[in-house]
Amino acid sequence: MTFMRQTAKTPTDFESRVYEAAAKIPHGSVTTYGAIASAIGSGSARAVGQALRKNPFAPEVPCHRVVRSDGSLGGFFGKTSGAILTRKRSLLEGEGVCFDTAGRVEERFLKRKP
DNA sequence: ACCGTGACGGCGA
DNA sequence: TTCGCCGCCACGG
Repeated sequence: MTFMRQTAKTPTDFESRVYEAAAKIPHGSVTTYGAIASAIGSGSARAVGQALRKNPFAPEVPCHRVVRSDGSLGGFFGKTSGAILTRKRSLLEGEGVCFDTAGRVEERFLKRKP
């Protein structure tokens, strides 16, 4: 992958798969940590989150299109709350993604089971 | 090699 | 429906 340039440290095998899976998410749609986990054959959505947590390839890897299973935002740039999340939401809205009154992405934009 | 940490998720209360 | 507890598993100290 072109975005796999050398920066800080060499991604592990697992991390590379996470980034590649995330890179496939089409503009205007959203997926979940769990969906990526099963897509790359891991039973842990949490482990996926950990890989994205220090995503060295932003914005080539659109990690803002990865949210929680319940539709809530999850984290962004290492934070799980705060203004940075507003940023994440803005990016998604800019791609046409809509949110409900509870601040969760509407079901129709989620690609859970590929 | 062991242990704590975490951008998660399912389930019971 | 929301909240808390616990299982998950890769990473770094």
